[in-house]
Amino acid sequence: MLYSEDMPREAMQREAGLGKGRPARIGFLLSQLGAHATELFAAQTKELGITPSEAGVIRIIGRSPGISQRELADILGSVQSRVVALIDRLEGAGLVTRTRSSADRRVQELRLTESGAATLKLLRRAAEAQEAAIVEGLTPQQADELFELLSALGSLRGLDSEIHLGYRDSAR
Amino acid sequence: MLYSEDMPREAMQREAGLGKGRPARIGFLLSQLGAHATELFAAQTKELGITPSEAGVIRIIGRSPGISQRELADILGSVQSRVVALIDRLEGAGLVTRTRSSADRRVQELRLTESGAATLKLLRRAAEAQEAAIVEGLTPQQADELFELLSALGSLRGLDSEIHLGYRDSAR
DNA sequence: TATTGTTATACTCTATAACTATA
DNA sequence: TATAGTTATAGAGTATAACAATA
Repeated sequence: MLYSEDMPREAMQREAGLGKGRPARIGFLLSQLGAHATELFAAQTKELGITPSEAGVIRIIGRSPGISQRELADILGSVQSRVVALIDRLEGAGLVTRTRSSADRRVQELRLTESGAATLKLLRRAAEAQEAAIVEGLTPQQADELFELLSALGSLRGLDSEIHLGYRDSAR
Repeated sequence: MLYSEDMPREAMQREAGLGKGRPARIGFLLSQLGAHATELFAAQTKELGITPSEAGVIRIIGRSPGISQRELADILGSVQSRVVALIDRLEGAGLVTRTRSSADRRVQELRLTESGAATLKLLRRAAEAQEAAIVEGLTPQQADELFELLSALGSLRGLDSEIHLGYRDSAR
């Protein structure tokens, strides 16, 4: 639940001093729709037997075969011990392999198995299906417009266009 | 992390079969921006010494003084034991009171203390400030447009315009 | 000494189930 | 019997700190 789930529209409008016909609810809508999109995607990864976090790891490894656990932790904005647990799980599920680097034997090189690569394909297909479901009901022009506005907002906020760090506990 | 944090734009575009100049990234952007909005709000509630969940509870009680814990649980889509913990915390912080109902002595009637009502005001002010921060950089026309498009999406998805259920574990 | 990875541990959030008091 | 609330407990997720192997 978030910050305006129960606030009457009139009250927000009045208190925000907007009164121009648009209530102060963009933040709320973003938060609500974002959570919804996140849940939809989570439901899809669940069918593949993985969590959204694990899906993110699979994509990163798919893009950078041989990446080390340390590098992965940096990209995720997480700690090494968390990565150990994530990879333990994915290795156990037969989706990822660990190989000691011959150049530096401290390093574990991460790669997708054949099954992991197949899962990555399914993840991409799921993302496409979700995109279609989200814009369903909007005209193509509206969808383009929405995309432009959200992109602009993202750039303004300084968010990386490729990386989504997710919902951190530290923020709560 | 979510479903396209590392997927190259070209790949998504190609695989989604869009190819009309717009990559299939609205779902990702919504999720990313939603998480960002959520984090910003969480940082603000933290300064008030409460979590976003507790902020939601304060708003609901402020809107419905005398509400029971059972009713609150229903609104939150949560269970009674969770509400017990939430109210324990807010009561301990002096923001909420429990009073046994004289009509049905099983029921605890929840109300904001003076301090709780003050916190609610601060929460509303924080929401206004965040709204301003979010649309900062957009023209008023763009902000209006964005609001309309997000509202349309919300109606389409059948989301309640007043209630945001948040990020459930069940979805992960 | 510094770094990669691992293990042990603890804390937060939230759910389930058993229980108490009241209806 | 049914319901409101409470307590006990457990699981998931993630963080910190100590440690081992390697550089």
